[in-house]
Amino acid sequence: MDKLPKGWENKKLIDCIELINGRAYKQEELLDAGTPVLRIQNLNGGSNWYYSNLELPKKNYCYAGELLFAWSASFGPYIWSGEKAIFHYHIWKVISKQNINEKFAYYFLEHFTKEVRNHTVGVAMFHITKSKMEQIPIYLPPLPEQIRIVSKLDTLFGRIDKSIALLEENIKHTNGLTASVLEEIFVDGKNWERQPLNQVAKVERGKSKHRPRNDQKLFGDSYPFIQTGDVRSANKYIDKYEVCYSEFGLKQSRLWNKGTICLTIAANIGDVAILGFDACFPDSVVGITPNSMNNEFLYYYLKTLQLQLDKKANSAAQKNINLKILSEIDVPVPSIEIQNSIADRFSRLEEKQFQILSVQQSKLNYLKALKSSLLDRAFKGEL
DNA sequence: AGAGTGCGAGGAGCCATTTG
DNA sequence: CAAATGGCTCCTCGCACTCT
Repeated sequence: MDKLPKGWENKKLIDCIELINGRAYKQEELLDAGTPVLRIQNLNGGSNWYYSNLELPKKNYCYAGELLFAWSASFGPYIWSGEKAIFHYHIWKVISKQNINEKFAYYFLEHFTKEVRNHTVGVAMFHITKSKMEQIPIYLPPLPEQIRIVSKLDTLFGRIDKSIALLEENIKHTNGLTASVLEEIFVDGKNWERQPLNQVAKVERGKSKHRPRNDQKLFGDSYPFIQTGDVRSANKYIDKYEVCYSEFGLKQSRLWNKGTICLTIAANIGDVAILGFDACFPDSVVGITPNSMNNEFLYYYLKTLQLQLDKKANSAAQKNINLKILSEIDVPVPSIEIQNSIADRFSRLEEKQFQILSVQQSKLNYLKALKSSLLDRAFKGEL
């Protein structure tokens, strides 16, 4: 900053806060009962607690309302809201000195967290050291101004957080929207003729015979190889792949045509997507090729099936689907004109959904950026 | 349908070195 | 000399399959 606002002082963190490191426990000191030992994972919402029966100096305990900062692996300030606890190593208790408001310190640390990685040490595991932390510069306004800034941030963040929660709710809703429209379409189509899936389409399992599965001979750069995860993460069309089979790989597998409907029957049960290119896949994926049906219409119907499977899975012990069950599923077969029009209308609806989602997502990103820039401005004295 | 596997990221243990 | 600190190494956990 070129020029400090009037009354603000150029300080370092060491001038306004004191950092007290937590106690490092040995495994055998951690028990099932006693005073809770607060570790970083507990600050992040983890429910796996350790306890201790050691009598420790007063400084090792923290109480509700006190400010903590995680300085290893994951970083950030927390206002502790639980009962009396012993805070573990890799957590500092932050004690505010006379010249800083505690909530102001909290907001500053939140602001600082986004650039903390510029100050860390370590190769695999990142830490910020106490000595580095203490040298972090802070522009410190007089106390009344700090209190004004804090109350302004409290108000603004309160509103923004409300909007963020609302948007996240909306995004969830939008995600479910097309699914419920789909369900309606196929419920309304009750009077359509129905035929078993293996009558209207070829239903065949993928192939990958060779063992071990990770044999280097199998791989090369010729034939895309799709796994269940690729089907799950696809957005209607599978348009990217991680791995390719070699000629040898192809020989023990099978190449499916672009446009084949892929349905997963292992691990992620019932995920559906359409191949965007010729590819191989293992037998945890079933390839479905309609005889004369509209490919997208069948795809959409199979998508509703996934919802049904998910619903059943909630009450039953575990999802279960095999080739036989799948082959015998009744598929609604309206006239080809109706199929075409539904597939056409629905894919336009889906496109609309993608658009809405991307607008909502960018609003969400905007709000998060807004919070960050508000903090920026607050600590430059521009709020 | 449950057990097993591989993997990567996050999290904790621990000890040599530094500090007071 | 004890306590605090820095930071390297190893462990754990959860996910996403994968096997039996």
